[in-house]
Order: sequence, then structure tokens, then C-alpha cells
Amino acid sequence: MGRQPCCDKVGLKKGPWTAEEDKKLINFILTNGQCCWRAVPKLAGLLRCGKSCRLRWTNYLRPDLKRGLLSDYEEQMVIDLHAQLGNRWSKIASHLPGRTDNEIKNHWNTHIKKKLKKMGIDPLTHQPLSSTVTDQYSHDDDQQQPEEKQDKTTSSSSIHSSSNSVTEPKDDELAENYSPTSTLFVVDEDGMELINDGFCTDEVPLMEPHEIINVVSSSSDATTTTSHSYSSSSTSSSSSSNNFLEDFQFMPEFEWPPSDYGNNINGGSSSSSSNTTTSAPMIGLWDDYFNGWDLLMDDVDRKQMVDPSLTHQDPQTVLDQDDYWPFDLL
DNA sequence: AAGGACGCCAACCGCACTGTT
DNA sequence: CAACAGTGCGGTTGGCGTCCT
Repeated sequence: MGRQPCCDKVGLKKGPWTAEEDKKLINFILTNGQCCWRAVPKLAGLLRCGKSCRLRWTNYLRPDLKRGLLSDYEEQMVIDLHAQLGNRWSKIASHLPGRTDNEIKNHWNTHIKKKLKKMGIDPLTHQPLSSTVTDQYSHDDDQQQPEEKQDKTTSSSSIHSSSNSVTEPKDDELAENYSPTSTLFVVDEDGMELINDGFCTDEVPLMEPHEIINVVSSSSDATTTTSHSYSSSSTSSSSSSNNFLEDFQFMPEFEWPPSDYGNNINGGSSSSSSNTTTSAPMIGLWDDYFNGWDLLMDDVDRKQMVDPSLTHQDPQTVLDQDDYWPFDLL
């Protein structure tokens, strides 16, 4: 028995989102919060399926998303986490506030994979490519190895031998025990020291001041903050930050969508814009929604006045509450 | 200048998982 | 317990921009 499609696709629009559609979606979510994605397009007046709306929101429209290329530091984190977690992008993304699984997955496939291969590191196993391994796969770099097609029901990490014991630690353990660099020094062909997964020591990313600030600001308890508090907050699509308001207000690298956003939404803008890792906050489409956020915040404040238990709740939490949803479930 | 090749990434597809009835 | 709905997740693709010849 086949699974029914997530939505009736007849008459639904596909392909790139237009600015108008984005506005509708943002406007709707600002007004009503995230709930029942299946109902969203209908209520928001969009000819999209709910799944598409959810994806657009989580991967592109969420205000807490960072844009631009991953920093060296983030890239190193991705490599380390990939060594432990495999292709579980959402798990990896949960350690990188403001980054989405899709973004990380794309970055991995387009940048990191090549980088590692160039360094003689097998991006699958995170081990130095031996001659036999190289021979085995060199004829087709992108051809998936048999092991790469992993049974999703079983762990993927058996092939990631860097820290893999026979018994795989649970994800939570991995997350808690994650440390960015398990020191492994190798000397590459240029005589440069490679550290851990092949990063040249020259490239070992330093924690930038704004990142430190972010760690502090995103931690609910500054006294427990360390420079490696990767798990201090998560803004992944599957989880919401417990300190959304704080993150939202203080996260220094928070970046609004670019002001030329409307001209670039149909793809292709990335290569030019993404070359700048950070820039001054840019207000674009979201300009129109500052008022919306204000209203949202006001609404949260109002709720807090009524219900003190909401004092430290972030808007997302509030929005996620069933009683916030102003519509009857369809 | 033209056009083919390549790189990049937003979006789609379909399966898996979880909760509900 | 089975059927179903809703959502999450990872793999793949389409199309645009840039590079190269």
C-alpha cells in the first residue's frame, strides 16, 4: 500500500519561491505562529503544499538563520561532528546555531568533501586515504560506495572510524561528549601539519570574539559557559532555542536577509553573496516585518502579563503552544 | 562575444518515524 | 494493533550564475 502524497499536488505551485509568496508565508507565521503546516498554505493563501512551506521557512525565512559561507570554525565543527555522526545533517545542524541541515549538507557536498579529498582524507571515514582506498574509489569520486548507502535503520557511524568503537554511542552522548578536535597530527605532502581531520594547523580556526559573545549570550547560565559550549543553544529546524529572544537580540552574527533579497530569491545569488562570510546586518524583506515582530513581541509581553509562567519563554515556544493557534484544526 | 562546462544551492522527492484514533 | 496523519530527514535534481575556452 503506497503512502498518500503529503498533499494534493494538483494546482500547486512548485519551484522557486517568489517574494510575494515569502511575504505571505512570513506574514502568516508572524501572525499565527508555526502550527499544522498542512493548513498553512490554505490559510496563508499560498498555492504550495505544507511541506514546501515548512521547508521554505526552516531553510530560508526563519529570522534566526545565519547566511553566508560557514566560517572555518563552523566548518571544522561540521567535519568533527560528521566524523561522529555521519550524514545525520540535522544532528550536525543542531550544534551550529543559525545553520540548517540543508545548508550544512550542501556545504559538505560542495566544499568540505573536496577539501578533505584534496588533503588526502576520505570524507566518508575521515581517515587518510590509503593507496588501496584511493585506487578503489578514484575512478569515480562521486560514486557512492556500497557502505555509503547505509541502512537508515542501523547506524551509519560504523564506517566512521575516527572515534568509532564497536558499540556506537548514542547521539546524545556524542553531542555531550563532543569536543572539536581530537588531536591527530599528520604531515601532508607540503610538509604542513595537519590537525585532526586534515586541517592544516595554519587553518585551525580561532574562535572569533563575536562567537565568544554568542556563546555567552546564548547560554542561559554564563557561569557554565566554556569556549566549547557548542550545545548551548540550538536553532535547528527540529529544535528551537530556549533563548530565542536573547539570541535574536544579541547574537552578533545574526544577519538579516540581504537587502537585495527580492532580486536574488530565485537562486544563483549565492555564489556572489556568500563569498562574504559576514557583513553588517542587512535588512531586506524583513523590513516589512519589523512591525510584525514588534507585534509578536508585544503579544508575547501581553501573554506574559497574563501568564507569568511565560516570562522566560521565547516566542517560538509561545507560538508552538496549542492554545496560541487561532484557527480550528482542519 | 558566444556558448559549453562546471559549481552551487534552493527546492523537491520519498522514505522513516512518531503520535493519534 | 492497524491505519492514518503529520512531520522530520537525507538524497537528489533543476536551474541560475560564473568560469573557461
